[in-house]
Amino acid sequence: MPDDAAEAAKRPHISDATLRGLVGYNMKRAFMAVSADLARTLAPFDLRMLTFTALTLVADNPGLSQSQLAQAMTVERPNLVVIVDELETRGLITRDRVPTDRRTYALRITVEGARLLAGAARAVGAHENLMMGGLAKAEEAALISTLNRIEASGKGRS
Amino acid sequence: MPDDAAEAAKRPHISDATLRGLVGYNMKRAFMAVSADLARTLAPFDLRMLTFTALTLVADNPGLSQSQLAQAMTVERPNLVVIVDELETRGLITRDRVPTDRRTYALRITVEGARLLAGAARAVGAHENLMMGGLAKAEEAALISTLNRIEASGKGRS
DNA sequence: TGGCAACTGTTATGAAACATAACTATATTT
DNA sequence: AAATATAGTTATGTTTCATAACAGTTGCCA
Repeated sequence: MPDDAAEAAKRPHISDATLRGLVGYNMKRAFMAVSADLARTLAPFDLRMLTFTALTLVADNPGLSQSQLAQAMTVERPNLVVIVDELETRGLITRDRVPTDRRTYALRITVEGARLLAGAARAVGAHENLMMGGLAKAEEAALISTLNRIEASGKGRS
Repeated sequence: MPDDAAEAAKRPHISDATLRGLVGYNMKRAFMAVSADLARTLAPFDLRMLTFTALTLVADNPGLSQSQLAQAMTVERPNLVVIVDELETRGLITRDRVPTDRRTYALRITVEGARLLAGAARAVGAHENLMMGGLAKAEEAALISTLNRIEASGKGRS
């Protein structure tokens, strides 16, 4: 079929209609857009998505261990070490020894960490308002509810 | 505050309530679940998410160039080379020279590629039915519509 | 017509996220 | 006390994604 060669030269726009029929493809495309904008939002704070998530979870769950944090973030423990290392080196969290179990560290946010997180959280809120600004309150609630159902569907099939 | 140490020992479950208030966080969690199940679905065909996407786009847009495919997949051209290399080496697609522009390759799916894709697409359909099975038709349509609006919000802010 | 700019595909390289195996230190179980 | 399990760590490798630089080709335009 050398006829396709003609249409290859200047195909106006390629079609992803087949993939658009898959919910997962639309999820990926939307998440990529949100993810890219979130990265730009966090850059001024020297945070990435993972470090922002870790910082928030430490702030909300003072004293949790690295294993607990790793499980909450669905990250393997070895990979969490570098994240915690970075946050501790920057003075945003502390690794405190636990007397009752000297294997574990109790992670806590510092005053400086809380201050940085407050600013970052405000910026992330603004980012969400921009990305989801077109959605009605009810539509956003329905979206989250549907996403949670999908997430639960996957948990049964690990 | 050495009091936190006590609760650190056996915190029953850590809370991600703050993050759950962010749409993006729920999107990531749901997408991770779908993505993991999709990877398991494609494994028997020796395909990953990216190679399945590329194969589908080549099948639907015969003769497209690597640049066009890269743009459609939101992948940088250097990274697409390895994907196309793999598909071509496996005999699933062909790289044909275009006489009118000898810089570009026209990508086309082979008979064997189409046969593999047919099986994979059927499996992906079953995977979608399982993951989205709990959703009503209207709910699924609303989800896709909302996701597309979010995706469009991001495109204005690159 | 000749030369400069732009584009296609490619190589090399590095960063980031994620996974596994193996180790040390401590705790738990038996 | 010995065997087993757990927390954190190190080392290592894979995958995805980004950037710079290059050769070959095309298009522009002066």
